[in-house]
Amino acid sequence: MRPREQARADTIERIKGLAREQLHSVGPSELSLRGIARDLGLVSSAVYRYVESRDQLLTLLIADGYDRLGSAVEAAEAAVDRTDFRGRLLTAGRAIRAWAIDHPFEYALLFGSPVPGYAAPAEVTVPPAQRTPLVLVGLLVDAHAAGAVDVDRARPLDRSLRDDVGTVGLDLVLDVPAPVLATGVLVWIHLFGAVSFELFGHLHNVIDDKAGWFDHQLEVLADLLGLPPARRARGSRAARPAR
Amino acid sequence: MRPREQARADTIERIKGLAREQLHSVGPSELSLRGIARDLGLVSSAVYRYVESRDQLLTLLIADGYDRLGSAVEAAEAAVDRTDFRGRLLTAGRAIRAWAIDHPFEYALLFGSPVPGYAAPAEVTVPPAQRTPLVLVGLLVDAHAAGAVDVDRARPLDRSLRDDVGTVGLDLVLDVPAPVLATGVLVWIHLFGAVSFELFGHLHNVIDDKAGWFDHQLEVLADLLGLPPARRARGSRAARPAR
DNA sequence: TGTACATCAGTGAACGCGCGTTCACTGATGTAC
DNA sequence: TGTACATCAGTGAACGCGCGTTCACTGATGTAC
Repeated sequence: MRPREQARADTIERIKGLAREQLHSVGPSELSLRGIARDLGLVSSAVYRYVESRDQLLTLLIADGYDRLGSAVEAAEAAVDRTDFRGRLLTAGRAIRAWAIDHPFEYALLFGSPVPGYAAPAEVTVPPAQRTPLVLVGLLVDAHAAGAVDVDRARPLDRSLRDDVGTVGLDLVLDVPAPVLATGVLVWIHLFGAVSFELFGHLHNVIDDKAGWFDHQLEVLADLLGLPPARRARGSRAARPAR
Repeated sequence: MRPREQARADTIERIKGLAREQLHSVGPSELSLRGIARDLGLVSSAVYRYVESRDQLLTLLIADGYDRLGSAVEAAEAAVDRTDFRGRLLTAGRAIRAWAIDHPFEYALLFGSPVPGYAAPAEVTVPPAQRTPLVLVGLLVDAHAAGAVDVDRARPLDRSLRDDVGTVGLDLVLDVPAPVLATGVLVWIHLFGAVSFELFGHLHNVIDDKAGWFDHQLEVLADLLGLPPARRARGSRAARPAR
């Protein structure tokens, strides 16, 4: 990278960082380019050298956020024994929650209320957004291939849902039965729901041991798939045994 | 109600209505009192006769929203045969989803991202916020009393969670076993998560038959509690049998 | 039943602040011969 | 190796717009005797 290119990339990173900081105190639709320019020590119009508009900056932040979440989850899950499917699910789930707690405002940007009047361009946000669910899909495929999924336990699907879920499976060239894939989608939705519920404050005065509660839910979800009890991998943190 | 009182109450209702309309195009932190005054045909300072500040208006909207959701769910659930526990759960769940779809911006205000720098005063928002979960609790209590809950199916809880959930039970003077109550909380979280997931656009290009998918999830949750198959109540819409 | 007074709704001006975006420009940094 | 030129970063002024909140005020509506 040539020096000018490098400097340019650095400045864009600084802009994104300052924007992320702004999200601590204002909502996504109130991001202030003038504020960023001020923090950067530049005149307001200068930011337009780096960013087309406020909306484009939002798009950048969203794509970035999905990527950061995705790589955190991928890294955590990759460190688990490949045949310990329950452990892989628990670890992935905990990684999502940990990232959300570390980056609550970025999490809210990705999974909270949509910004009125703004729609992220799908081409640029969809691929990074798929990284995290793909970790779950990978786990499911491996577990099913190893016979570690209780196929009979999954509730059968109506026709229209079979088709919907089947399409997802086709796109990804999977040979996981549709009902199992559907349970996987349900698991993914629950992970998202549980993290949002906690982060958005709805667990206040209901449950204090939030980490324990999250783990409990993960175990229930793993049971739902019929994944066998986690094995204790050498050198890794002990996962609590199922039941 | 004396005429002046009445006129005052009417104006407050109009203000709340206009504020709710604003939420279609701007986020909650961008509600404009000046805009409301304009729509009302008043000078900007006049709104302060009715509302202390923008934050207080937000609080009003939130409390109102929980109340409106709560009474929709209560009304729907109350119309179901009291001994049809699965039917009661399905109906309550569908009522939540239906309300959310009819009032997406209000729903986002209640269950979406928190507004940075704003915290709703608990005294005024908590009671209305509890109405919907209390419908679920009531259902659970009745089902357990009737022996319609599969207690052994509920995953046992760790000590700290037993205590957490036990406290909730104590406050409400329930005699439902903690693990069952915990499954109830999980159900409530999943309902919230599933509605948000759909409403916030994360189901796009994954599942088309959104109503069918939501019902499927409700059935899985009912299975998790071990609720017996729904019975066909005379005159009410047929619920699909479980498995 | 009529009058005096209190209450309240709404006015209009002002304070002090913010924003996104465009435009013609200066001056430094890099590139090609 | 040195010079001419192109590229790019950053400037400063301007356009046109928005906001929440306070304050002293007018005038209508209600209340008490």
